[in-house]
This record gives sequence, C-alpha cells and structure tokens, in this order.
Amino acid sequence: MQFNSNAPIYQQIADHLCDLIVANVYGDGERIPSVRDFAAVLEVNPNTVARSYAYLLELGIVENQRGIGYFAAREASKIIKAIKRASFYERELPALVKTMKALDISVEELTASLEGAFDETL
Amino acid sequence: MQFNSNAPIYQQIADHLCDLIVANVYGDGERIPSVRDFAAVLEVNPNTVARSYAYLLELGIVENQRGIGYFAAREASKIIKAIKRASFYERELPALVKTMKALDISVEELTASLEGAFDETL
Amino acid sequence: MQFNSNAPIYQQIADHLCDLIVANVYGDGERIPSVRDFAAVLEVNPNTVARSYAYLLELGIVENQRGIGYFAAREASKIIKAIKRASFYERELPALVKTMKALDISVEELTASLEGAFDETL
Amino acid sequence: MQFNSNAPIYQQIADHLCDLIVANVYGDGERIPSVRDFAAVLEVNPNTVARSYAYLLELGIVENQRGIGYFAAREASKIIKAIKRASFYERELPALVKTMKALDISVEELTASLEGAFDETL
DNA sequence: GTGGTCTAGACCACC
DNA sequence: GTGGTCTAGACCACA
Repeated sequence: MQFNSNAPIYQQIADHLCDLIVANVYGDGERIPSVRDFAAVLEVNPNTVARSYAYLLELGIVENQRGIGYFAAREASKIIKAIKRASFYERELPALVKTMKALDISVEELTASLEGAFDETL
Repeated sequence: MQFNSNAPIYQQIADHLCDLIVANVYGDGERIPSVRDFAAVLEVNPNTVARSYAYLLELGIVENQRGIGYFAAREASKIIKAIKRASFYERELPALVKTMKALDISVEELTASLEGAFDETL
Repeated sequence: MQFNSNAPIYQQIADHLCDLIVANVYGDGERIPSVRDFAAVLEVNPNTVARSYAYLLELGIVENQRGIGYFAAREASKIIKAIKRASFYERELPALVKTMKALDISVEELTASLEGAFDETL
Repeated sequence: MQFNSNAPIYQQIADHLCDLIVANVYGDGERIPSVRDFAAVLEVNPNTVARSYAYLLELGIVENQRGIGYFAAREASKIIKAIKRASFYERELPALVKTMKALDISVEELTASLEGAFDETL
C-alpha cells in the first residue's frame, strides 16, 4: 500500500480497510488484523493504525473485544455503503452540479464522458 | 462570506475571487481589491489574502503592478475556465467513476439525480 | 450472558456470580461451578473466570478447597450485601449528589423519576 | 488539577473544561486556551490536551478556527448540560434503581439520605 | 503563533 | 497475546 494522497495516513488506512471489508477480504463479523500486525504490514507506526481503528469504531464499522482484538461489525459492509452513499448524495453531487454550471457542461455532455470513462476502467 | 469547508481559507478566498471574475464583478484586466481592503471585507488576516493573491499570481490569473495593486489578467476568466475544465476531466471525473463503481450507481441513476439537482439550483 | 458494559469482563462475571448467590441459585456454602465449566457456559477464556474467582476470594465471598473446587462462603450473601451497601453509601451516593447539583436536579425531581422507574422494573 | 481517577487523563481534562465552561470561566463562543498553553498549565503532554479537544470537537462542545485556536461552541454550556442529562437519565438512574432493589433500599430511605448529603455539600 | 499528524518507545490492564 | 494511554519530540500547513 502506498500513501500518495494528501489525506492523513490514518484515514487512508481506514478507507483501505473499508475497501477490504466491502471486497469481503474480511467478512462481516470476522476478525481484522491486530493493530501491531497491520502496522507491520503497512510499515507504519502502530499508533497510526490504532487511530484508524478508533475512527472506524466511532462509525460503528468495527467492534472491539477486550484483550482479543478488533472485528468487522456484523453489518460492516452495509454501514460502509450507507455512509459512502450519504456522503455522495449530500456532498459530492451538489459540488458536481456547481462545477458543471460554472463550466457550462450539460448533463448530456457529462453522461457521454462518463460512459467512456466507465468502460475504460472495467 | 463563510468559511465552512475544510479547505484552507486562502484557497476558498482564491476560489471566491475566481467566481467574482467569471461573474464579471471584476472584469478581465480590471483592478481587484487591495490585500488590506479585501482582508477587511472578509474579516480575515491580511497575510491570508496575500497568500491567495500569490497563489493566483502563480496560476497567471492575476497580475501585479508594483506600487499600484493587483489586477485580473487580461484573459483571466478564460484561464480560470481552462484550469477548472482540466481539473474536472483529469481529477474529479475519474474519482466520480470510482465512487460510482464502489456504490453500484449506474450512469442512468446518476443522470436522473443530476437532472433533479440541476433544476433545483436554477 | 452478554458483556456490553465497559467494565472488565472478569468483574462483570464476578458481579453476575454475586447476583446468583444472592438469588440463592448457589446458596451460602454451596459449591459453585468449576472454572472450566463456567468458562464453557460463558464462552470465555478460563483464565478470565479464574481471575473472577481470585477476586471474590480476596473479598471473602468464595472459598477454595484444594483439589475439590470453589464454594460460596458460609455467609456469602451477607458479605455481598455489606460490600454493596458500603460502596453505595460511600461512593455512589456522593457522586449522585454531585451530578444532581451540576444538573440542577432537586431531590423531589429525582424522587419522582425514581418512583416511575421503580415500578417499570417490578 | 489532580489526576487521581482511573479514567484516562484526556477525559478528565475534557470533563474539567466542561465544568469551566458551565461555570462561565470560558463563556459560550469564547476562546479556550491553546493546546500548548493548557498542556503547560496542567503539566501534561500537549498530545493529551489535543486528544481532549478532539473529543470535545466531536461532541460539538468546542469549535475550531484554522491556525487560530479552539473556541467554546456558541451553545456550549447548553450542549454540555444536555449530554450530562441524557447520560444521567439513561444510564445512571437505571443503575441506581438496580442497586436499590438489590439492597432493599426504598425511595423514602434514599430521599432521606440524599437530603442529608445535599445539605452537607452546600 | 495555531492545530494536525506521525514516529518512537514506554507502561498498563485485560484475556 | 490484545488494545488503551501517555510521553517525547519532530515536521507540516495554516493564519
């Protein structure tokens, strides 16, 4: 894993873990790597991974069993998608509309570009 | 003006000024407010406005006449649109495609949502 | 049994066992389950149950007969109540008073709430 | 300030700051000490204070102005009281009822004890 | 100056 | 072994 983005590493790790859960690498309710193990894999300080886990704990995406470890929540992938969906429709979509208006891009124009880009990344 | 976003204030100011230029409040080649005046209006530290202007200077959107003040570049609005367009197609659109795939949102679904949102903000 | 609370599991187990003794499920002087059996029932690590028993041993609530097992003390339920009473009047009550003052809750207000809650849990 | 309790220091600091806000030492909307300053006063690592502030930020009790500092939220004391009240009625009160039943303490008995304790701490 | 993040290393309670 | 907390010290972007 690479940390190119400007976003804080702990968030990138959290996002990455969400991807892994949605991709069923760690299924709902399954144990996820220990803080220390994951830190070793990612070549990152354990505190940073701990911060990611604490963040996901707040969101209800992971859970915690004392002295045992962290687990994906029972409905983790559902929660993740719900959160992403909400953020998409409430934040990204309005921003998209604003940009399109500023640039005089019509819905049709965007649709065309999207269809092209959609196929490329198949 | 409000600074609700997480983006740095100097960028929010720069964006805002670009909007004003595109909206012809300050036409291409016209003088824009002095750093101090603008800072007073925005209730912001003058250093912050100075940083915004420096940023726009790099992009060629504003120009500087020693001892006189800052001016919108001759083709400012054209440059602004070009920059936004590039960033849109190279950065935002791929990100959009990625998000849509992660959330199983089809182009049709997005188009529908967009048309609704487009009309609301008329 | 569920371990929802933030308290350490070994304490929750100890509390639970005290409840069982007071409720006469295990009478004063009677044998209580072996560490292994209880651990199996609670789906918990045997070390954790052992720690609970050690804790209750210190308090004089359970006793240990070498090679045979653990027993509730002869006056176990009396001891339990005495301990709870002491902790109630010395720790919980002062904390309650402090909270009530901070929240401007009068004795009358609390009494009313209590009577409602008391009946619900009959 | 002393840190005798078993609770994490960052929470004790957060609680303490809430007390100060409710007591109007830092009024609603006013600036609170910088992370470094407060850490120096409390003789604690700045990271620990930062953690307290981050915690209060989540709860909406304090706010944040980039590069300037932390401020008590506009309705900070109101929010604090609401949170305490909710936790009191949803968590402490049921626990109190449970303890009272276990110890055969009647509402009348508690009321009497409370009134005594109330006056002492005037 | 401010806060935000990260690293390193330590100690603790718990299972 | 696990996570939780704290310290120390560093670097960064921002105002």
